[in-house]
Amino acid sequence: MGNGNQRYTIDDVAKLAGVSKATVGRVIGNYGSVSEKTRKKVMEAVSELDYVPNTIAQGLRNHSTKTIAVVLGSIKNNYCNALVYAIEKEAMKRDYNVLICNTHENLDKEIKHLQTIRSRQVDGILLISVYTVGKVIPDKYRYLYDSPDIPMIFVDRNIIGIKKDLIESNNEQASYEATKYLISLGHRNIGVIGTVAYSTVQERLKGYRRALQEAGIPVESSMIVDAEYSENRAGQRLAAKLLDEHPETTALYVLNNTLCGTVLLELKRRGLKTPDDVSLLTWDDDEINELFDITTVVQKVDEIGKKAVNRLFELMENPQSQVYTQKVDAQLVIRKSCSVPKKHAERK
Amino acid sequence: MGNGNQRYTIDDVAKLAGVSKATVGRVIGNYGSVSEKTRKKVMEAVSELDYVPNTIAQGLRNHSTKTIAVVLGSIKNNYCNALVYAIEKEAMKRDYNVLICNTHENLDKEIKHLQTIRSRQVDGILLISVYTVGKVIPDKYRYLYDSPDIPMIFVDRNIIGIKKDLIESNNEQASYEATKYLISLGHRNIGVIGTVAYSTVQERLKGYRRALQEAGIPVESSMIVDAEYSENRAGQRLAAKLLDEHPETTALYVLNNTLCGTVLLELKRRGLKTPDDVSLLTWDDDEINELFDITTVVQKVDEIGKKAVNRLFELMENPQSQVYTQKVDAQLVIRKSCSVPKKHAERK
DNA sequence: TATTAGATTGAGAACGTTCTCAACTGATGC
DNA sequence: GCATCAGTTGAGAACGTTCTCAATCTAATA
Repeated sequence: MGNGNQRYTIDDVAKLAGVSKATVGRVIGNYGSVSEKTRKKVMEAVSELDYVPNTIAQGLRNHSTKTIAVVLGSIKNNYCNALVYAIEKEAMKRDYNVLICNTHENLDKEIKHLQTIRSRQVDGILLISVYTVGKVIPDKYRYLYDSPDIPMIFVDRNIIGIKKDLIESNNEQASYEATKYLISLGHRNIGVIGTVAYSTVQERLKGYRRALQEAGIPVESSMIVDAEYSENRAGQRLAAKLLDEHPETTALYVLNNTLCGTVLLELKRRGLKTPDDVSLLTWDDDEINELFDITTVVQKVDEIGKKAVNRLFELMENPQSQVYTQKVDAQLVIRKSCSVPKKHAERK
Repeated sequence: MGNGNQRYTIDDVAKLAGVSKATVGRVIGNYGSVSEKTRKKVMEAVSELDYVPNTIAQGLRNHSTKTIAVVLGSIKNNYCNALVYAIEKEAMKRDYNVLICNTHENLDKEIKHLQTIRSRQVDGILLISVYTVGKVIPDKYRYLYDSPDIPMIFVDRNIIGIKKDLIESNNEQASYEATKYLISLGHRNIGVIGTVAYSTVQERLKGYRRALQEAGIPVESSMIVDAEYSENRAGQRLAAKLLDEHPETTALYVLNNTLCGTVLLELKRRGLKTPDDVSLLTWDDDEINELFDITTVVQKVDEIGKKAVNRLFELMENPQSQVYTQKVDAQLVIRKSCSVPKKHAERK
């Protein structure tokens, strides 16, 4: 009686059932034709031994490991882990497992990971790349990004110059609408805080500019302040900078969720309340946002994850498939951190 | 010139170098003896083709997949993703990759995952089990938990009745100290909110009781309220219950971080401020805790992750190794959410 | 009864690696 | 000149699966 303690092989099953391993293969693989009597014998042997095929051996033979890899900055990031959650859920439906690779937003680590997971023969890769706008991939490693032998899809972040499928939020449009919302409340001096190097943030900035221009408000570049990814409490420093250098600021528009927490800290330090003293609008939902009633552009992370996995499987089936970008609508969730600007209201 | 587009095999390298694959194996595996001349030829062929061994084939041959699996409730949980972060970092140092399995705190999914990762021949398993105190593992699946063929370690949560290594915080002691701290401030009516079914929470409750008893304060069982894992906003409901049924409550002690956010929400709803109206002490650090200046028992997640991986590798090398439990100190980080109770202060 | 189509079955190759074993090479000592 | 030895090398088995191909069996037909 098998209790899982030993790992049995297909040969053990064959011997116990008194057939060849080819026949066992037919029964468990459910192909070819097997007589009812034999099938039953085999099934009994299988459950007797608790036999489960060795996925590694299958992988070698089938050139498929039933594994997808997710390469991302850090699983500690809320957006990322929500994405991985959705991805893993979707992958499991197809009996796939998910390998996690943190790059710590570091180019070398991203490359290292991409190399390892290649040699591991993963069936597909979902990449939230650290390659930011302006950075160039060394020729030596370019194959990691553009070779077609392993299906790969970019999620959330694009790499300019590499033609791959991309799944992302409709950053430009959602940002345009968020900005328009602020403008509609009466804000004309909207300070922007974000990590500009990310392709997503660039898109969000485009939307911001479009909304301002449409409203006839000049875009003041010194009101857009840039954060480095690695900087600790960047949000705090930048909010301070913005509020010091531009006391006319009536609204803060934060383009990365990671920055928002310490922006709040700075507001608290200055005794500024939202929305009375300053309006606040940020990207990506979070428990904090709910608790603080912060108006937020919420990305549909579940949908992005689901779409990414679906597309990856399409690509695995048909690698020649035409490259394209899918945009998922992000939604402005209005809470209570934005209102008519005080100065504006007074002026009236 | 290899550009990674094709996957070359050891035979390709052998052919190019004009030697046998055995010799190539000797060179890249760095064993046996090879003449300098041959070694050079092989090295050249390797880099010419950008040859990287197929990990799957190695896995089949070596009975080692260079993979560990982490089975946990949900990667969206802050404690869990911080743990996975630490685990992955540590695993990478040893050229191991990490498979993520979310159980959604669901028994069936945990079993399903354990089965799959077994057939995948992972080299080791780190399990944050959903098996809570009182639940019994069906005999049929017991082998998934106690069979010695794959090294497995429990992290954070113990399963009573299964003898496995366990890495956890010193829950009882840290909780004892946290409670003592509240008592030292003058609190005698400390309401406790937690998901009692978890082994960790049970330990924390023990520490709480010990501190009360030591101070001669009777333990009022109706001041300990229990949350179900799956309940939405359980923290809010339970805080409300506690404050309604026990208006004498001067401090809330929250044993699970997941509950704390909505506890805050309820305090906000009632217009209660910490620490003036009520003191608040919680487990597990979080950006919220920092922002709200909440006094917190902080677990050393990095250390737990590191210890877990180290121990797992020990076990992989020596499966007979004696089972034992490692406790990692959790630390009380005092911020500003606890003070002398108002009523108490007034009474004086 | 002989023939044949179709159903059923097993032997064995292949996937890409590691590593044992045996064989070969030169050089040294007698 | 021959035996010995260390250093070097290659053939091929093994890991556990899938699946092709050919062989065997069954039953139905002429």
